[in-house]
Amino acid sequence: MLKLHKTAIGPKFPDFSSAKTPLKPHIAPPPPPAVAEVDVTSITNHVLKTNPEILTQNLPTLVQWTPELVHTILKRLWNHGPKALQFFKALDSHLSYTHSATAFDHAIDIAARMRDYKTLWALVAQMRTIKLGPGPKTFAIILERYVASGKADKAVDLFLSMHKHGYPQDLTSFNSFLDVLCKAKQAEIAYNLFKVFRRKFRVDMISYNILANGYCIMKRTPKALEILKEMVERGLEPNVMTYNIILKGFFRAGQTKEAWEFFLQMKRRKCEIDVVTYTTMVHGFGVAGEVERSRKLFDEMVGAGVLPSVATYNALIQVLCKKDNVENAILVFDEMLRKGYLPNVTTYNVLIRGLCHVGKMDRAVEYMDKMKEDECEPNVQTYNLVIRYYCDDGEFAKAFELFEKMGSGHCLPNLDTYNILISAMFVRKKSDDLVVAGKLLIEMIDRGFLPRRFTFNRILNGLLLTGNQEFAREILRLQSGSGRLPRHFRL
DNA sequence: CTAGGGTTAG
Repeated sequence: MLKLHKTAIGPKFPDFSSAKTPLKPHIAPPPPPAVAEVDVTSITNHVLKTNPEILTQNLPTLVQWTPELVHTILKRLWNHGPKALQFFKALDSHLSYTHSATAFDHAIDIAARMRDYKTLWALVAQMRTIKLGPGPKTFAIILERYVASGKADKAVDLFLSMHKHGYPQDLTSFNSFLDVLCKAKQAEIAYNLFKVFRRKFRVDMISYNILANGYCIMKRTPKALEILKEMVERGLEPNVMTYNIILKGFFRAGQTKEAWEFFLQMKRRKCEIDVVTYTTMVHGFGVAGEVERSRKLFDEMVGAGVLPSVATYNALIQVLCKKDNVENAILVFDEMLRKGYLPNVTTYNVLIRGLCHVGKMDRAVEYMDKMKEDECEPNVQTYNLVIRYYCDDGEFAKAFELFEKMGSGHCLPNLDTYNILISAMFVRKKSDDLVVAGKLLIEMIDRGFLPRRFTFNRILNGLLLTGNQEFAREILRLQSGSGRLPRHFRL
């Protein structure tokens, strides 16, 4: 496999071992998936269609449970939170198998995502009882979920009280928390925290990079540069990542001119320029509409001794899809295969989106089938985007065909899937469609997704206007009578 | 689960 890659790329650039470029074993295909693969799907389906009480009885003896298997199943049930937790609880009574700390973390993550904080803390307590944790990972998950659901202040409180749970805060956990805040566009909160604790945790370059990135995410490159200035003044040297963060920041803020200047300066100052730098450039200029410049940079990097990665190809393919021509994108896709790269889900999604966008739905679906014979399966994003385009085209039957496929397979629909389909049910202004929308609404709640009030009202109004008073009342009961909402939606 | 590059709509 290594050899194949070398000959494909040429011996001039032997340093690809560090690149995160998976090689495509064109000649020797990978071994087929293990038998366990089959089991996972059938177990998942069993869990999905069995009542909780019965599940508790028959699940423990169904197969030989291992932490890995449980982990896989929980991942599959990620978009069906209540079922995932039922599954988790059903194994509690098992005689020989006990959940691993990872499984607990996973379950806690699922409960947190459903904002079922009661279950969340019950799981934490259970973890503590059997002395499995909670560990730093557990806290990281809870902090992230709190921040993600707009409770940054609660997260800060929790972080500051972590030591009471026996987990000393260190630089690592501090940085990771700063990152969580920054990624949730709470750079200001992160920076305030940083200012208070910079001495206590002896903040490092990584802390500064995280903050700079946080401001870049908010398109505040001047503030990011300020942060870095402060870093240098305190005697910490920036590295490639620092520069890449700023470069990306310029593009994000639409400052392509500045990005170009910055890139030139990196070259002039002989800073290290790596594959991420180039990928950022190819993508940045491409989406800004400068396709030629984007291509030039792509060609330039090879001459500069920097190998493109799959991400670099993905960037170029996306650029060609969006600003040039899908057929040119396919040429690049083929080229990447010839060179021995293994396309990933993103590669396919970008290409499939490009095809859908120009109305070539059939070819899009062809690629969707093709990815299965490759090493990647279509994911929720793949399904969602094709479903979305089918709906845009008014091909509701085809959209629902894919939706059904998801429900039965190993890729359960998520919140976006439901929203896409529900929205689509309003375009024809047909009574039947609104009933379907109502059923989707009920299903999504059942699966642990909380629809927006807007969605509720929209469906209610639709049903009332089309003479579905009976069904509307049912939905209304679901919304107002919190007693009828699943447990995890109650206060 | 300690930082940076590809997917989400015009």
